[in-house]
Amino acid sequence: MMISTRGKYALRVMACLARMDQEKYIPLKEITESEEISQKYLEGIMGTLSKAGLVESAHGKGGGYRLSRPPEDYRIGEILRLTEGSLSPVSCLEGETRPCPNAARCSALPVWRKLDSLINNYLDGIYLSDLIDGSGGDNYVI
Amino acid sequence: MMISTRGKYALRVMACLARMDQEKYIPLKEITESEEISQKYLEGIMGTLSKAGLVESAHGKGGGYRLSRPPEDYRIGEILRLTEGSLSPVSCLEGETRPCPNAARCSALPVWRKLDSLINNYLDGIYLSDLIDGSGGDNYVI
DNA sequence: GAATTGCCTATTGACTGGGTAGGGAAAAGA
DNA sequence: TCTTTTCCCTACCCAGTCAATAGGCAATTC
Repeated sequence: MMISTRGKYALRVMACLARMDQEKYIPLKEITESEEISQKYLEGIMGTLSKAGLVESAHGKGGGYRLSRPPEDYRIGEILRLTEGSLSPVSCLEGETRPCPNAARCSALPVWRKLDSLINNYLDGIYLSDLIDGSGGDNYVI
Repeated sequence: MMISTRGKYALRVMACLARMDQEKYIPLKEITESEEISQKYLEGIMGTLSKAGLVESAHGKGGGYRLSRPPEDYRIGEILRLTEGSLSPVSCLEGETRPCPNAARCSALPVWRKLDSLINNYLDGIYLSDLIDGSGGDNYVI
């Protein structure tokens, strides 16, 4: 398994924000109540999203989070890579700055590389907006 | 990360066996010496491969393991699914007998399903024989 | 200055991954 | 029959990760 609840929660929050008024800041409390996600846990994930600029935040009353771009400008690959750290199917590809010492003679490496780009390209071809419009109104979860 | 050393070791052993005399039984000791894998750890993996019929085993002197089919008849997806337990990118797809309670209204589920079949189809399109012939003689590792 | 909200740093408990330890059972050869 | 070789089985260990919790600080609004 490659995508944990962390990434799935991130998608849910982003989809949730995408369904709401894009101007207003939405407090986390409001989201966790309807989505049944641990608020404290989600706070950590929001920190990641916020630091990377995927959402904007505001303190105090009337504060909360909102998307910083329109939903059709988020690739879900981007959201998942950020929150999961990596979407690589094998650890060999994770720190490609200092690769596996056997890389030069590894006959499986090309397979992992191809698989990796297959996964990333697929997830980069799907946009946040694809998760919210589509077939089913606004009673959708992730 | 979805494919751990367990699956990679399995591929290495299978590739190693594929490069040797298909009739003779090869003792694990011989493999772990050249591949630098913990013998005790590998024993557990071989048990899985043997029980599933991917390799045949023989006790005693002159014993060891050998492939039970020609290398071009093993899909690497088969080897990896067996040793890793599952290649699902998300836990939602792992026990599909009793699926996630939100499955019916999950807008991401179709995405996971598609991703899952993408991964499995790709790995099922590559055969053990593809890892050993190809470009580089027999000094290849995984 | 009180209330609201985001942020930051532990800490926990369960689980998993990789590996170790020790010994038992089967087969072959002397 | 006895020893050696090999596979097999069960249990254990240690480090790391995942999901969640706890507590409190900082910023903003009213």
